[in-house]
Amino acid sequence: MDRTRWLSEREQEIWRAFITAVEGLIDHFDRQLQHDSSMPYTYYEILVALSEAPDRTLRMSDLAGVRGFSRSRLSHAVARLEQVGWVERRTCPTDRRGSYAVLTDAGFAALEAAAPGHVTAVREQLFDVLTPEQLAELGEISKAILKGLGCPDSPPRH
Amino acid sequence: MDRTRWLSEREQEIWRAFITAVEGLIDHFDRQLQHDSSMPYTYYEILVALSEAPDRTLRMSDLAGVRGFSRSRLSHAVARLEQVGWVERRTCPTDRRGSYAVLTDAGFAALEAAAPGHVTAVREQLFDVLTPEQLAELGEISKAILKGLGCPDSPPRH
DNA sequence: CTAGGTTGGTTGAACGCTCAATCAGAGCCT
DNA sequence: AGGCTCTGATTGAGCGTTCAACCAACCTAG
Repeated sequence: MDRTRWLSEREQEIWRAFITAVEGLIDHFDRQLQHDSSMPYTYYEILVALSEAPDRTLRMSDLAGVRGFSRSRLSHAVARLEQVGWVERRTCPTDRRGSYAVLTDAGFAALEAAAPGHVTAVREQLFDVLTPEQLAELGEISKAILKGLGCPDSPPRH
Repeated sequence: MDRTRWLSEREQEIWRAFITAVEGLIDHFDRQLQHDSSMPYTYYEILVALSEAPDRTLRMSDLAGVRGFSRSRLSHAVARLEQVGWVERRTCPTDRRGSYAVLTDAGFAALEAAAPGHVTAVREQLFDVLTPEQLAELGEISKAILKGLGCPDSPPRH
């Protein structure tokens, strides 16, 4: 017996449009950043998170938690960012297992240089092609998906 | 002068919810397939495309075009799929540069084995968490994004 | 027919991510 | 104090993707 609830024609159409659009979008943003600023979108996200933190500093695990990265992924990424001089590691004095990641001035400058191009891309490919109603709906849809994934609703800015 | 049209608070909220949800979703589907069927989502897509083609056969470039893969990416992927015996390459008699990718019986079986889990995941994490109105809207939104990316509207099934 | 460009496809190096293994420090519990 | 577990983080191997370089076969203009 086959208990699978297969997708209807209509559902397939929605699914394919969705997944294609989303992969295309991410790909577009990733390429734009890589091409214009020599960083993948992932690293941009890390720089943003650090730039918004007090003292531009975050515990590794907090930084990982903010964007749902695995410890390993973050560790590799920060190693690379350290190598290009955008981030520094500092050991945590109160818990000697812990590490801080600190955004350097060079890192902040790189972020400032990358931001306009990235934001413009996001605006052009996402916000400009949707109506205000669609955008509002997209926000609700995203929150519903996040809830379904077990992520807590994005916390209000402290 | 800074001509960048930055995102408003509200827009940032939507953007972050959207990108987090979407990355979480893709990640979820990818892990599910990798874990339960030992294939990344990309390969699943390739198998699906082949399974729907006449004679389960597609020119490499057509296969790449269908899902917007680069030639290189597809070439590497098919090499891997050939290695595990799910796809075979055949040279094209009329154009000796060309290659056909053919889904093998083993490949079809692997696809059949993987499909229920994948479809179930898609239903649970996407279709089940949205209302019918949201789904309809998501379809429209996706099409608008695709158009913005310069992709032709998904063509009606042949 | 042939030279130059175009097209279909492959290759290899570099890089980012995942997974599993590892390690050291911290927090118990007795 | 000693042992156990848990936690924060790193490491290395393996894999998939990208980019640029490449090779052939096709095509077309002269």
